Amino acid sequence: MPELPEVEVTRLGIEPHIQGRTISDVKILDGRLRWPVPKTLPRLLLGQTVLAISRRGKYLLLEMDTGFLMIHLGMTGVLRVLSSHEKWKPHDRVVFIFNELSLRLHDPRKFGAVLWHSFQQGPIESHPLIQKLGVEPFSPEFSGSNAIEVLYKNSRKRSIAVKQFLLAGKAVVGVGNIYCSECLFEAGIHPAKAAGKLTRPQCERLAESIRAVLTKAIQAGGSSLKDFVNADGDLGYFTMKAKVYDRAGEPCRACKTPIKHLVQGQRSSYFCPQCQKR
DNA sequence: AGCTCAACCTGGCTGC
DNA sequence: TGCAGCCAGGTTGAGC
Repeated sequence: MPELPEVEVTRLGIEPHIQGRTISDVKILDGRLRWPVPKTLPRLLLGQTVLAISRRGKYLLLEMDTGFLMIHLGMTGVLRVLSSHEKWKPHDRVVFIFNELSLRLHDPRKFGAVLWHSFQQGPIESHPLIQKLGVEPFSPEFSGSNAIEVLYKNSRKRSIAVKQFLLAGKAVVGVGNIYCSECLFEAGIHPAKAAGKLTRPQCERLAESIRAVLTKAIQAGGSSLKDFVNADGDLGYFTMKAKVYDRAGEPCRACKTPIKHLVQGQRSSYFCPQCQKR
């Protein structure tokens, strides 16, 4: 389920139930995720308290007594808070138990990750996976003229398509495949346009679109937060009506021109050939 | 350094 | 109905 909005909604959903609670056990049901889940995790985490839950890019960061528990949901990961009496289900991979409550990572495709970064290893920002991330879309570094410069400067001399440039997350994080198409549509920019050819005004429109689309998605997901505990279905995804994503052949909601599909970097892109210019 | 692409893994859908 | 083939929200790392 996870692009940045879904990860943020997950953070908001688990925080009130998990923050301040102490781990009584950890079950690694299948540790073969993106990277092996550290076998030492159960022993390491026993008795540790969740001090805070933050997010960097699509990583959830659970600050514990002696370090950070890093959780990435990959393509199909879902984190839920459930009663510890609930039986594991197929594709449940790791369960963090807080006495009567459990935090369960369900991830059919196993592209997710559960990693440990101790304080001794340095600040979390120095972690190799975190260090290379672009700026946060809702941070001061990505507001106003800062955002324009982030997009403009990072894209100079880049021949890569703007779609792939954004998806790479080296300039700004959190724009996944679905919202990337949506953002480019909102900004009126063709996904195949070379990143290096973006003008400053286009960078400005793009920055605005990114903030707006992600904000709207978080709000849409947030509306289902009350159901977070013991929720059965997917939370807050696709409650937002896509303008272009997965709408190939259907009329553009703005101009009625049929939406086009395109594969870029092994990923699907959707755009309106009339509204979006190179 | 930047670009492309295979790979990781499983399930669901389409079409023969 | 069965099965092969293709597709899927992410990201790394190899090779050029």
